[in-house]
Amino acid sequence: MNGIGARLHDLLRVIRLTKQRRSEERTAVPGGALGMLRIIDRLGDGAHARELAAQAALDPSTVSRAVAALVADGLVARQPDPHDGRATTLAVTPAGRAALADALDWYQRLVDRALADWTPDEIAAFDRQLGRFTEAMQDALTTTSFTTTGNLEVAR
Amino acid sequence: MNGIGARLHDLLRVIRLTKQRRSEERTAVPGGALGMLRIIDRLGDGAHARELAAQAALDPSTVSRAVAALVADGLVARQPDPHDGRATTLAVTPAGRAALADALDWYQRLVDRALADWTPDEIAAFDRQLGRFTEAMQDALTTTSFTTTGNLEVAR
DNA sequence: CATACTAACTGCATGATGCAGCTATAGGCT
DNA sequence: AGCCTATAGCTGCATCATGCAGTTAGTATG
Repeated sequence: MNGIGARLHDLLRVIRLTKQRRSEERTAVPGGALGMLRIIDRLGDGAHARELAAQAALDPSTVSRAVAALVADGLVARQPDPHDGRATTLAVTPAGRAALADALDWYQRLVDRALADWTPDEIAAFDRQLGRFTEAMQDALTTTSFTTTGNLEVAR
Repeated sequence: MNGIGARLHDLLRVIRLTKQRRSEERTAVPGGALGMLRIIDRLGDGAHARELAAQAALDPSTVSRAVAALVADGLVARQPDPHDGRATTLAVTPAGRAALADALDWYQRLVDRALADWTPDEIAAFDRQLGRFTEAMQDALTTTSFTTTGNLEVAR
């Protein structure tokens, strides 16, 4: 039987609990918008909303609302794109950077506590495995088509 | 910086996509109820809803609704508990077992495809580390208290 | 210029979740 | 027995994340 599937199920449970814990404790950025903030920060100033949608694999409407919330909270600044009248460019504000650092720090400390008795090698190995697995799943998702009978089929 | 946090973020994205893929393709058990079904199955016949809530770390109301959906779909049978007039016992029906097997199989195949070029040792190691990490996170969550200033503190 | 495309937003729906409140039963204590 | 508290489960209401469809405005291509 699939151990990995069950493991992921359990992992999702603790992740849900973790997010709940955080949202209880802090007047934080709304959960979904935090990931968005992280991506905007990673993309650097001048990012477009559509790039966010692509990066996060989310619907543009979801991105639009999340960005609107971030802008309302003063964490992200929206500027009209000088080269494209339809688009706006996004930039993380100093307040946004602080909020992001704060949030990441919160998670960081929790993970650090969880991994307190792991060796650096174990942590590095797990990090690698996790990344490799995610990539593998992504590939499997994109290269696999799904028939109407519910069977999986490799795309050719 | 926290590699693990970013990895988890990415992992959550592909998991979301995976669930979407599945719900597109199949007239399946509603997502949240699938996990419930799995737990009912694991607990064996005669399980109580409150045990589900405890196992899944979900609110009893959430469990109640999910179970109601499963019963409506004929995947779970509800019987009054002979020893406790307030409670009902739950049992997975043959149809429920089939639906569960079907769903698990779907995920299994996808994961198998993703891990196609992993060695058995690598898979086993990842499985182990994943379980260990989840447990560690759970411990960190339960043994850590949270102050109003947002700092983490180890419970004593 | 006219048509097709694209960036972003908004309206509406869905699903998962929690909290508060309700009902009925159980258990303990006097 | 009679009462008070705890518990099992359900339902109403709210929130959040998300998607799809439709709209508006600007771009690009013939």
